Amino acid sequence: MSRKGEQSREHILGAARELVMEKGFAGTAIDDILRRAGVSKGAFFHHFGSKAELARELVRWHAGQDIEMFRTLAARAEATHDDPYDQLLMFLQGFEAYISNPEQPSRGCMYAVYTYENAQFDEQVRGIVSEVLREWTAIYIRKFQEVLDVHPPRMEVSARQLAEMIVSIIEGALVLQRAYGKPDMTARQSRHFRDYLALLFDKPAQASAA
Amino acid sequence: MSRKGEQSREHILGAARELVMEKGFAGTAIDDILRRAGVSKGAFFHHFGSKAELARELVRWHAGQDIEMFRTLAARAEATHDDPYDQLLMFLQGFEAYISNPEQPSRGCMYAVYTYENAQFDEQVRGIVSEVLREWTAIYIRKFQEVLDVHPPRMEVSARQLAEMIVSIIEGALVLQRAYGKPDMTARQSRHFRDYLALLFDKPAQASAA
DNA sequence: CATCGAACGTACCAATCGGTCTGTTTCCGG
DNA sequence: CCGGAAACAGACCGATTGGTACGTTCGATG
Repeated sequence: MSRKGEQSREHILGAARELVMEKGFAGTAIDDILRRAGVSKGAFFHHFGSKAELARELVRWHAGQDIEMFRTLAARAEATHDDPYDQLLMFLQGFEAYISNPEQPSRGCMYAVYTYENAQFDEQVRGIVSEVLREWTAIYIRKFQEVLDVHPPRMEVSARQLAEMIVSIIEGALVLQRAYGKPDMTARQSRHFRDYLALLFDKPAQASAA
Repeated sequence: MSRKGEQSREHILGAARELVMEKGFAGTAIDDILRRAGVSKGAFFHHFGSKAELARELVRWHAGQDIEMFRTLAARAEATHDDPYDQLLMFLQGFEAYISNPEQPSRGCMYAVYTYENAQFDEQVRGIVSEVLREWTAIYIRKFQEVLDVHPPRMEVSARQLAEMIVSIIEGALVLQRAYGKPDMTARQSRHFRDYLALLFDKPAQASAA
């Protein structure tokens, strides 16, 4: 088995992840990645045919990570609660824990990086990015629809509106978190959104939970 | 008067604005800017000492624009309404019109670009970015505090929470707007936030306005 | 009209960029 | 223990990069 090879590949992807999150994609030179990963240029181009391919693999890696996180949190929430509203709350709490606690400092959203460097990437990469974001929204839409089917909201809202709102809030909070170094911004914004939901669906405050 | 000179400078800044918003800062070569602006390299380095200085001037330009927009909208809102709540709503509506209608397609937030390419810039640039964002938040905090002083909210919220939420929403909506090409995303998110405020402060829906 | 500095235009430069080439090492099945 | 492929290492390359040097044009002022 290519144990060592796989390891190098991971090192490269890891270093690239960090550096792209620090300096952007175009701002990150391959040599930077080599230095941080401790591998040679030969190793890099053995695993990735070009910088563009690295971009694709990077975004695929993130997409995979996020899908897994979503699935895990959703499964846990659905196993614990029957009411879709409670499931949603638990899901959001799980997300807050994920984004706050386990400190690998994921100091931003890679899709936002890619989005703001749009013209650097080929159609394939742009497709993946927009698809992941759409998928997030779609998942939220389904869940919010379930909630709306059971709980009458205090004002007229669509599942799409709510879904796009939470995704926007998270994306924006990640920008602010970075821009003025408040590491808890994202979790706080998520919490505030939960408060909004409590108001919207006329639920008790239900302060903290585990 | 340096009429012609000032004009070249503006062309350079304009082209840089567009290109940086398309490809990011590191991804934009000075030669790209020259081509789009239709000026020579000599002209560029006459007006800007370096690419880093262009970065500073660019962010200063945006800061100036935004301050002006904020002031204009705020003044109009305060001249029209006495109640801080009504002022806030009108301000947000004004923002929605600004971001939607007058089509110079400002397809994103320059501060987010800078934020996600952080390590490219010197302390000065980073300082300006975080200060502008802080200032936005501060303005909203003051206004929300005025609202909270007059109108009791249906649940416990701080002016800071609400202020950070609207800024997050706008920032995030700009990301999404770009990522999957929905040009009305930002205005829609702002509108939804206004709905939230209506619910929070127990105000009638007040559907549309002018 | 002379002059001087602002406002260029353009050839050029060293450094860095993404990428290639040619080896060498490492690993693993037979 | 052998052979071949995978996994490197590192010198090298042309293009591009940010930046400079230096000459020219232009517009106001005396």
